[in-house]
Amino acid sequence: MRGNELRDADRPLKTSELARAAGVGVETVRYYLRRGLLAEPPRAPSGYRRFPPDAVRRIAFVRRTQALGFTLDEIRELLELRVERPHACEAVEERAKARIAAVEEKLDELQRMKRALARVVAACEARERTGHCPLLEEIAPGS
Amino acid sequence: MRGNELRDADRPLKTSELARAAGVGVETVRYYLRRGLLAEPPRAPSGYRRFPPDAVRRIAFVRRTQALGFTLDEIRELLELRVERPHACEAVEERAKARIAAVEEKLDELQRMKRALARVVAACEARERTGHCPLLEEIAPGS
DNA sequence: CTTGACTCCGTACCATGGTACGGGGGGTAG
DNA sequence: CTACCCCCCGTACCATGGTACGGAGTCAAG
Repeated sequence: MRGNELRDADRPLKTSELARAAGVGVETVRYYLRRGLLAEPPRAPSGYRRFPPDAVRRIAFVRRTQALGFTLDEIRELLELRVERPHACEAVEERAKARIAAVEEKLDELQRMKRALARVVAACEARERTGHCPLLEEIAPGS
Repeated sequence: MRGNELRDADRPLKTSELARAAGVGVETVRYYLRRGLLAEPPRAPSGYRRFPPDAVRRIAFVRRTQALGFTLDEIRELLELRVERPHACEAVEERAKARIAAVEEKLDELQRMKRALARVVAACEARERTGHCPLLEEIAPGS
């Protein structure tokens, strides 16, 4: 027996199995298919979808990236960034560079926000009164 | 003349002036008022709102923070984080610390994403074929 | 004192990112 | 064969974050 049957890690997943493994609802999987974030998988004769197991990671990527303020359309573009045909290289490289710039901006802002939050904590610990919001000062500096 | 009239930087702003200065629509300002992101300002006898000039920075903060994946409700809470009454300190400190943890997670993810994007660029420049998506590997590492 | 641009307000509409619903068929255990 | 649960699909609904609309009042220029 053990040998010609599919190992667990390679076994194709039904929609609900994928959904459960990725921690999202079945309807979300179908939605991501419609939005092109997930490729339509092959079907069983019954019509049931048979997802490759790495679709789980793809969904995880979507969720985490969403939490960073990217839209589903931007995430789809990120997922399409791969070097498959050398002739597409310049376009891919350009988009990747644009994304890096966007990411660096976000990193900057988050760092500022973190510093500002740390100041709130420090003020708390010192039992200071700070009538103004330190976050504002940090993130949207002096007019 | 010059002396008892309001200096430009202190002159209260009408809704549309605030909107223009902050780079948003008039309706967005009204929406932020409804959502509690902006305090209702005093009114002129005509009923027109007279916004303090620093409302511009407050809106800028909202927009930038939104781009980092925070919801308007979370942003409202961030804006309320200030140490006004010492007795509220523990609560404020706790929320600030929770926010810092969330921010640090986002920083981590962004850094991973940046490294992955840099690899895409490197692959482009080397004219490599990478059939798999380096972003996926980086952000949602091996199952 | 009219005209035109701007203010007010409430309400309705829109796009994004899901979430739920309902009717019909598949798959498997009793 | 009959339950029962899961899958399919299309469509409708929902919350968030705006955006637009319409009727009435304000204000400054001509």
